[in-house]
Amino acid sequence: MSTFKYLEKEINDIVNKKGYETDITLSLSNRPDLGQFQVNDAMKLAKMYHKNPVEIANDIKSELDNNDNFVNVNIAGAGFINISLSDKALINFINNIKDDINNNVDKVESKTILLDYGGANVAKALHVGHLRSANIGEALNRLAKVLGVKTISDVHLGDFGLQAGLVVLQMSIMYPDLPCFKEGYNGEDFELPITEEDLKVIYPTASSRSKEDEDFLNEARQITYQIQNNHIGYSTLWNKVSELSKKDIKKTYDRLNAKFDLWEGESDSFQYIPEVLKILGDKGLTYISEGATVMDVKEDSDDKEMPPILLQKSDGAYLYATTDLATIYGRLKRFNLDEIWYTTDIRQELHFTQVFRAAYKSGIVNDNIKLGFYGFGTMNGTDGKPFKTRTGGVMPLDELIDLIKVECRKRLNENIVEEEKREETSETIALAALKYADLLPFRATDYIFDPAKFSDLDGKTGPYLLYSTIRIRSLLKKAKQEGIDYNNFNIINNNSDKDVILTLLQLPNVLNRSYEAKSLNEVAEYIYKLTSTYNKFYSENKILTCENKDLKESWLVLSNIVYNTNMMLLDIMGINVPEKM
RNA sequence: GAGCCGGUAGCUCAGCUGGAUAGAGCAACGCCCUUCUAAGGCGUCGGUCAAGAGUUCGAAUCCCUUCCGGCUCACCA
Repeated sequence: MSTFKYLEKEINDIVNKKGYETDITLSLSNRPDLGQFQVNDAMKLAKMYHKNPVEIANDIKSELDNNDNFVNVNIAGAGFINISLSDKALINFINNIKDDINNNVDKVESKTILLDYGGANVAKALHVGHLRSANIGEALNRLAKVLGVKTISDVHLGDFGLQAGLVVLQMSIMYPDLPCFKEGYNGEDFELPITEEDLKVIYPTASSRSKEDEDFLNEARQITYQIQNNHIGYSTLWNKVSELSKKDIKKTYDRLNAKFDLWEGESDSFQYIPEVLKILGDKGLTYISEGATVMDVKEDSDDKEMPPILLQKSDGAYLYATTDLATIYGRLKRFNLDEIWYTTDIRQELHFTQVFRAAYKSGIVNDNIKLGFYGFGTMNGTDGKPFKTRTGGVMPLDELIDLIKVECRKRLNENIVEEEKREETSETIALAALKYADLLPFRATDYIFDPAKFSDLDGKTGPYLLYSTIRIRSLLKKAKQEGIDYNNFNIINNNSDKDVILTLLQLPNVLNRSYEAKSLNEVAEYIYKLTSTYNKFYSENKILTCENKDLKESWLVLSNIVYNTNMMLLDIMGINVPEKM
């Protein structure tokens, strides 16, 4: 248990002992002039027990006064209890986490969660619309692991939709002589005549033609249906295209530091679709409407409209609801899961509501398994209009990264970074700038995509965090070189080191709240706060030249904890740290 | 028409399970490098929390109404 949680529990025990049944909350004070922390529950208790809040507060205070973890307990205003921690308590806290910062983390209930994020479309380049899914999903994955959750991540590629038909059709026009287009083709191997670069042209070409040429579109639909039903020539070609495309997609995800345990896609659910449709049909849940197979997911408690879920088109082809449902079915068949989390654009919320309802209603998912949709805000352009993901002409993700990289390269201190490291360092800093800027806003709020935003390298940015963290590392290294050992924390000297300690105390709450909210913004905010608090301390105190040996040792212990904490938080956000910058 | 999300400093955004004096970064203006990496530190300026009404000891936060913006609502994903 973290020190903060322990202290909160101690106060809670006191309150309970006084006869008040409640769970109090210890929080950082809004009035630092009155105390470090505050408890605001006396007012609530006053209502519950019909007593004077100040009396209750004083009653609690009398016990807190006898506890040597707390000092300067005072009551203010309507019954605010202000509490500060004794230096002894703070020193114990630091010594408790100095060898293992996991002692400053409160694990959550252990379970297994599958995270579905990424969602890149095969045969299309990753573009800026894919940024948030990768960043947020990966960070949630890493956060969950730090908190003791077992996770499985799946990129869930879009490889089963109309784009398959479009690409295959386009290729049949460009390369009509490919064996897979010949009659009597029976699956023999052949060489794909295109490269990853060609692929980036083929889909947009076909996509824009399909918008003007209805026959073309219908033919693509027909081919899509045939691929879904294992037409040997088309399927073989599409699989080859998928493999080629995956290699390209993986490169970009690698740059973003998004690592997936599973590289599956919609098409991997194909094998389960007949089974799923049979289950639904046997239970009498599906029916034909306007030629399509649909299922009602409206519930009696609904007082709003809830459209039925569409499972099979009138032409026989399946839809994303079908593959999503079959994917859930397949996942639960193979893994023992407690939860499945989806991280996509929030505009897909209705779709997932429908899929989840269908899953529960049909018994494909038991009630004790939680399906969670954690959408992120829509990516808008600087004009405020939503970013269209399927119209082509949008900025590829790689291009965006390169753009930021150029800015980072310009600012690189060439006296510090060796020439052969400059390329790699610029890349690492650029990714930090991009990822941090992306994780900083609350998950669900809409998002204005502006390349200039990511090229901002001053202030509350990824580069600031990297720079500061590296500077601490450099300090610690220098201490080692000078043969200075630091093992114990003994002295709190002034407000600037105390502020660092008080900030460290808050870490476990930040992690748990972020986990609850499925948003990294609080972690991002917190690492900035910790870093800037430390930087103030750093600028005010010359650590290595400090003449008081105990103080120097204490300061180095503290610096080491901040360094390790920063490294942990950066890792949660999927941000790598260069050697020097 | 129905539903969802949003409107907080010039800009970008936190804060929203009700708590004391609403925060951060950027931008603007000043100050601090012979000394552990100045991509740093310190300071100043900046607000009728869209509007109105309500709930109560207390509202940016909860309820209602209105205005403004965005999104979604069966054969794309």
